[in-house]
Amino acid sequence: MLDVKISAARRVEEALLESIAAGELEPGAHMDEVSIAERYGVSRTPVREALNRLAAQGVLVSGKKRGLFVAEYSREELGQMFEAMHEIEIACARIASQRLTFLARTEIEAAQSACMNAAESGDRSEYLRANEQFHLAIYRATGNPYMADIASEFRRRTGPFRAKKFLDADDLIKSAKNHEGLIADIFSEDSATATDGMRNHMTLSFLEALKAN
Amino acid sequence: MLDVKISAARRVEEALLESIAAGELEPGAHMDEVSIAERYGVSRTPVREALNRLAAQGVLVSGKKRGLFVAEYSREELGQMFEAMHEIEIACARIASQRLTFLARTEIEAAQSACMNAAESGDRSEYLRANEQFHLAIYRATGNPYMADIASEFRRRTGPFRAKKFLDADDLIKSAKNHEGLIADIFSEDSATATDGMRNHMTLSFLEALKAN
DNA sequence: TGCGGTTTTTTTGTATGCAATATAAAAAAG
DNA sequence: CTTTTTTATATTGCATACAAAAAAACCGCA
Repeated sequence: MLDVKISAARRVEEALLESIAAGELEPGAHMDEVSIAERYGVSRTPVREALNRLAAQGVLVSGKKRGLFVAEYSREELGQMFEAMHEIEIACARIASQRLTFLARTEIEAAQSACMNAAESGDRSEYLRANEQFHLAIYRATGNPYMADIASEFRRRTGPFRAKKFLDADDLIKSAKNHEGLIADIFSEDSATATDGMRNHMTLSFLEALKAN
Repeated sequence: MLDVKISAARRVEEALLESIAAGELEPGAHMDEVSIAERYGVSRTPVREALNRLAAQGVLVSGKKRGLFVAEYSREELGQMFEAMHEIEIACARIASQRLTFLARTEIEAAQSACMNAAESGDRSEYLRANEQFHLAIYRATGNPYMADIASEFRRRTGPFRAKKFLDADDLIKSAKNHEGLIADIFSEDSATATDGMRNHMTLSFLEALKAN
């Protein structure tokens, strides 16, 4: 019942995304249709579909030469990407603070305690997942799936760069602690407070990401 | 020099997008690969590519039945989509006001005078184009292509619903006049003023779209 | 060696055919 | 007459083949 039939195209898409996020496929790498097809044991058709989808997500880009390449970002582009994420997250925080439901509140709190647990046990990859869920909970709290979608998309795209900043257990604890203030600001249900809270959080987060890249 | 070699897949994509925006393809319509292929005189392969790309843009969605369908929005979803666009445009206006370059200023002014011309001559489709350019100029003025991209994307998605509000020449003139205030607010180079200006503009725009849908 | 033009190779874009499967239609059971 | 089961049809997903275009390799010549 749980082995959902998944198309080859999707499988390839997921696998490539994973490879890119893990750094196996370096930025600027050329995505050759035939070699990918051979590697995953499928024909070029589903590979092309996967590549197109990844291109639409901005994970792949078309450079000067023909074909698609793993997107690579200059320091400036990275800054712009973070700025955009910044703006959207701030808007999400503000909207969420105005519409907070019991469900949303509970989800955010649950996600935060998962973060704390992961941080205290020093489980880096678990913390990354929990932190993701924490932010997703805030996005959902806006009650606006469109806002949530673009916020998630930027989070995915900046993921590889943000991940680098969590080096040891202390970083995790510090990050988790940081959430507390943000939660308080959003739960205050005051627009300005929520906005400032998220602005703080994101600026801090960006600063650390900058150091690591 | 202007007849850029364009792939069949892109041609089909553009054509379909146009058809949807023009309302020829109604929301909820099933996109049949073979009939589309026949209509445009190509094989199914480029059609599939076009459909995938449109699906990635949110123009097409996959419902319960198999295949892709023209996205249809409930009143609530429409509101959420406009809210998201609203937030992003406001952020763009604020950033633009802080970073205004001579080039950006000039582009915005040029776009606006094109709007006025189209409005005065009562050319509806030309006004739609010019208005598009006006907003794109503001997006570009942020200096942040990522912000500009998501703003453009929402503008595309809401396009069909906004277009309905321009019924006669008076609507065009009113809309164009409205730009003037917005421009002044952005050119003030004051964040709060620019934010409020865009908020006003978007709220008004949404109100009229609501009436027309 | 460096350069312009030509040829070869590689890679992408498109067409087509086949197999799998969801949906619709028809037939059988209740 | 309704519901279930079976059959048929339509449509998608994938593989393969071919055509076209671009990039790379090649070659003569200065």
